[in-house]
Amino acid sequence: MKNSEKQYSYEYPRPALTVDCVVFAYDEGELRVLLIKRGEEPFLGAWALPGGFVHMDEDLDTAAARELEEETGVKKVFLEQLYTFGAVDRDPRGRVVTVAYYALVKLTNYKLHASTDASDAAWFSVHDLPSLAFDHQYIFDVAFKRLQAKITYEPIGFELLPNKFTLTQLQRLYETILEREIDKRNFRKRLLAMDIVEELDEVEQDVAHRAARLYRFDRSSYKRYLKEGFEFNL
Amino acid sequence: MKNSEKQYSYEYPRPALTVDCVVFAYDEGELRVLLIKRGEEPFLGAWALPGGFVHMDEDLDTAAARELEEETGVKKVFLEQLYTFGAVDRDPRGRVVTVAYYALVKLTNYKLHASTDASDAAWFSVHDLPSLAFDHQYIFDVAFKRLQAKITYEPIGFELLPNKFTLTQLQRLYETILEREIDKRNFRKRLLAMDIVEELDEVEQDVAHRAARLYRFDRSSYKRYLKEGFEFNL
DNA sequence: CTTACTTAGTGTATGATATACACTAAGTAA
DNA sequence: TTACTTAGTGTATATCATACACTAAGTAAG
Repeated sequence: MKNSEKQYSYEYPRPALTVDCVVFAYDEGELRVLLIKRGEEPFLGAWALPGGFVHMDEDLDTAAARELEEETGVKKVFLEQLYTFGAVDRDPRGRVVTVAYYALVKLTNYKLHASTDASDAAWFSVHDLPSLAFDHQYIFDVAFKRLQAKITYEPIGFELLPNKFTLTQLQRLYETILEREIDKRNFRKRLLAMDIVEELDEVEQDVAHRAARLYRFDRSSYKRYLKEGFEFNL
Repeated sequence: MKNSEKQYSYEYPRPALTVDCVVFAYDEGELRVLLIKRGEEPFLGAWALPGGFVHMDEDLDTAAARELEEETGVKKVFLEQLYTFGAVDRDPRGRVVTVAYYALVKLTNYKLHASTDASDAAWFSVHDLPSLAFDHQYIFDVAFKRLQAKITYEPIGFELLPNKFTLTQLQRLYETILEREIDKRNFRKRLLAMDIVEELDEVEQDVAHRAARLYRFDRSSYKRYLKEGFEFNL
């Protein structure tokens, strides 16, 4: 039964397979998500996660990266598989299974791009999302929870900041994502104890007060840190 | 481009979509996985994860549960989505994307079943796996790492034990999965501090030494524990 | 019935880590 | 020169993790 089924299943009807991306960016104390406005039915005019069909000759990761670039101009960013959503009725047009990804982008690199290249793309605060097409609100919820969990045990927060950042910026990022305040001295103590950020001989520019020192995430130090059996934890 | 593509993509060729299950069980100090012997090409005679095609009218979770029951007789068990594997060349017959799940079963309930109902199914020690079909070894590796990680922060270990168990059995389970020894007193201290297991008025039977007290995982206490803001941690 | 054997069951002291908390330093702007 | 804003720093205390060893209870064999 099971084996014969397997043999002939290639002629069975197949669900359509898509990828969708929850793209996060951090902008001055706010966490944002990139959405595109739908140009057709169903959900014409509604906002949706960028995404599209998986081609026969590309991996899932490749498909997600391609769709993201085609629809929003965003490329070469942190992109990780989130979960696969396959409820039978999630798309009114028929059976569509979607492999969802989440991406973290440095907004400085894409602020212009998203608004020029794709006039139907826009950044929304995660606390002020419009009504979303399909089950995209649910996908977003899963992505946001994953981000909150993962930022505490993997150094992915750096993906949302410029290469050079101040410790206060990093702390604000954590406070924004985790939605709670963090003690300044304890935060810095824990971060510096890991020895995975490099202190630069530079300070921030154009601020109307004492300028803060800039730091850079040091990926090779992080790998060494992991090898020694420690784990990232903030 | 992107939108028009979406509109017409339903006529594009579609990857086949399957589910595969990594089924774990714990048997007297050994962690085991349930495999089935393939009855056709490719990989005829090789061992593989149980799985099969997703039907058009069933959710992914449903498909995984159905395939598991059809191929191995295992049903109503802990079953959770693991990851979706979609490398272009992972199946020599063509493009097949698989949504992998992992399951945790109480072996006592299925020991007979798997060997009678499906003569091509067998339990293997995770440390002595045969060569697996397709990319199933890789899928297994991902599943095992997930299990190791998740057992420390979610109370899923209980899914692998009988409803009534001794604290030593639970400790051995953790030692087996995490592949390291754990201090007896500290383990019990941490576990009991969470107040999520119920001490029963029963002891184990038919042992040639002092009988250990039996306990039961108390799911409602666990939920209360979570609501109070604590987190499972062993 | 006594002894040997096996596993159950328990507490404490020490070190490590997390937390709570407040002032001085440096720069800009008026 | 003064007011304002943010940067940058240390310590004391509480909490938690770890290391560690003996007595209790039952079975089995002589």
